[in-house]
Amino acid sequence: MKRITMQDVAEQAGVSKATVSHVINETRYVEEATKERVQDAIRALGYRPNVAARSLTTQRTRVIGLIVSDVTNTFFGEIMLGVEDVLIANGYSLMVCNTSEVLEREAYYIDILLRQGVDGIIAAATSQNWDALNEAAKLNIPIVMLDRTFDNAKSPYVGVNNKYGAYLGTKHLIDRGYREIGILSGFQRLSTMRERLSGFEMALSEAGLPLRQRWCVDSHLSIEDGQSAMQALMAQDERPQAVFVCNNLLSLGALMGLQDLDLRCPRDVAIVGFDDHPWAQVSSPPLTVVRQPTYRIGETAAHKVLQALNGDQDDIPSALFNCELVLRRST
Amino acid sequence: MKRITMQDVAEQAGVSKATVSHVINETRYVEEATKERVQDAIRALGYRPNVAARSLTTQRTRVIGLIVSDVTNTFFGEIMLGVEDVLIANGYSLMVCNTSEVLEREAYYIDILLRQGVDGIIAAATSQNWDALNEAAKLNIPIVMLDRTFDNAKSPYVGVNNKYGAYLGTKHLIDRGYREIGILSGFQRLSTMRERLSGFEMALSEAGLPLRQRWCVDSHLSIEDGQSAMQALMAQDERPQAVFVCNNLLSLGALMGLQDLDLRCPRDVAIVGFDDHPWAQVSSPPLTVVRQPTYRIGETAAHKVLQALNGDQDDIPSALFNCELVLRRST
DNA sequence: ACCATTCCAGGAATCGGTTACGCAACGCGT
DNA sequence: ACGCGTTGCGTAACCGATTCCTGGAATGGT
Repeated sequence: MKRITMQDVAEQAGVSKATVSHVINETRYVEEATKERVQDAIRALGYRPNVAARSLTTQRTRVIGLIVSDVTNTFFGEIMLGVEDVLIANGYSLMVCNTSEVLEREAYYIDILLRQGVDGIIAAATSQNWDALNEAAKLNIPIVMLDRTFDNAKSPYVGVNNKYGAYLGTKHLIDRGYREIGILSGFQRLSTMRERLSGFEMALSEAGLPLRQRWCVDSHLSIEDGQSAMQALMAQDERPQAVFVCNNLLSLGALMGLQDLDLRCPRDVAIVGFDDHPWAQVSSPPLTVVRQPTYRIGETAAHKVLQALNGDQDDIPSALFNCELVLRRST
Repeated sequence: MKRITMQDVAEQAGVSKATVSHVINETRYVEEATKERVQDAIRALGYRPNVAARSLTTQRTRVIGLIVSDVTNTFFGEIMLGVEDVLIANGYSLMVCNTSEVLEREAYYIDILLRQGVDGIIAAATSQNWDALNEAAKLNIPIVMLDRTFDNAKSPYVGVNNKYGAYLGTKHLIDRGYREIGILSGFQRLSTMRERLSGFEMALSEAGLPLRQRWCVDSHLSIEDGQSAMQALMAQDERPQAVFVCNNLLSLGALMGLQDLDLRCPRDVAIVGFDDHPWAQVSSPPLTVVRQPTYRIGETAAHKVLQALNGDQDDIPSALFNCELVLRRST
């Protein structure tokens, strides 16, 4: 079936393409009667504008690229939801890319997004510097950093106060009487993880507790890695009494690791996780966690790109949300 | 900064636009020396083709729309992953839409996807008939139904044998000695849910067990609804000894509902869930579930759209995977 | 009645690619 | 030396919108 173009609508309504365009976009005054003839023609023909043609002239696609590192993680799922709701409400669409924390894949996706001509990029970057995003920056495409950022990032960042969050979680352990506390952390190349480690250290030193390197484990960000890391941690002859876990996948892995070793939480070891998860309420035991406002982070990130696109402000400020300690039974 | 176009590359290499295009797409023979000059120019200028312009002439965008009902659900997350991996490997990109099971939103998104000119659509449709997808079908855009389908659907469907899966789960309960079995199901407008209910019924009738309507609860597909539905189910004076739960969100809700009522699983009531979930291994108790091969479903769906686009076959067959019973401790 | 505005709308160039068509140059056989 | 087939590449039309420039008709003022 032949596609219906603006020309068809114009003929049907007895006007020129220009007029049709102006009716659709409300870009200049059109007499009421004419406008209605055009709108009737649009309806009658079932006309649907071709965005490729439009973006060719306007040089804008009204598409935003979203780069996340793990679409299967509910954490990013909720962020996507927030981003999408805001974008759709503003007439934008979303192109989602999943990097699985692989650097090459991130660079590859950025190239794809630029070819697609996205108007902006929201990225939970896995890279640790500006290299991958540089091309986009050079093209003056607004970028919003999500969840992670890096030193000298020239773009606004939307996330939480990770240091404080980790401090909160660790302090809670200390307040509960635990003295021998370890940490299960992820890629130190991610700012998020570095900040959480530093919050952990802050809480320990504030309480005058020593930082035991052997209880500080750095693992990959996956369930399996969390599982084996936890096993390794608990296989030592001197075990921590409590562990602060820096991410929800790691928390799940940690619980599984304990299960494998037949250790009970919190009897044998207490756990505080970072990131809440619906299932954390029914896990064995229900997990005490530091919760981030994921949906709002997504919304906010989307708002920031839109702001940048509207040029309301030259310099979009970053947004840092606060974390919240959710007490459950693992501590 | 001025965008670099094919014309710029052509001038730099001392050839015509046509030649540049042919070098890029390998659409006609170009002498080795010329080809290299062009490629050098592309590299030197950092040229990146403009997909909007390209799709304007080719009438293809190399973008596929993916409609899911809940991006925060790991089930769909894994499907997305499968879809994305296949599409990217074939030079396609993904546009993701989340309907939250809202019919209007689905129709709205389909319209958006069509304006974007996507080449194909993969949809976990929330609608129960062809209405919403009809426009797409009329435009000859290949559609692949995911997870759900409906009667008279003209498109291939990728999913699992839900009836058999539910039968398997229910039969397991019966084999374990449970006789009073209820079911916690979702929207009956979804084929998936109807099939699961029917598999449940089949297992009961095969075992000569009665179907008790009061133990058949139909709820919305959310954690909260699962929670209250489970509470309602267990608040009856005559309670089932076991419940088959038709979806992972409902399973989580069910566990929460039991927790609220201070009931223990499987002592007070056994549970078999549909859909596995990483956290189901550490829940209290670890859940026995019917597992679907989510990633493969996604991959397969993507392959089917690509097949349709390549016109390899006129009629793409549906693909039904088998479910697998994963025994854990809730039964 | 005539000129100056104002009101509406059309014509045509343009965005950045793809591709049908055509042409020049070259080699080869006779 | 001529004709013919082949090789390699350029010219220009076209995809479907947006938008600048322009112009005719209607209105109003004197």
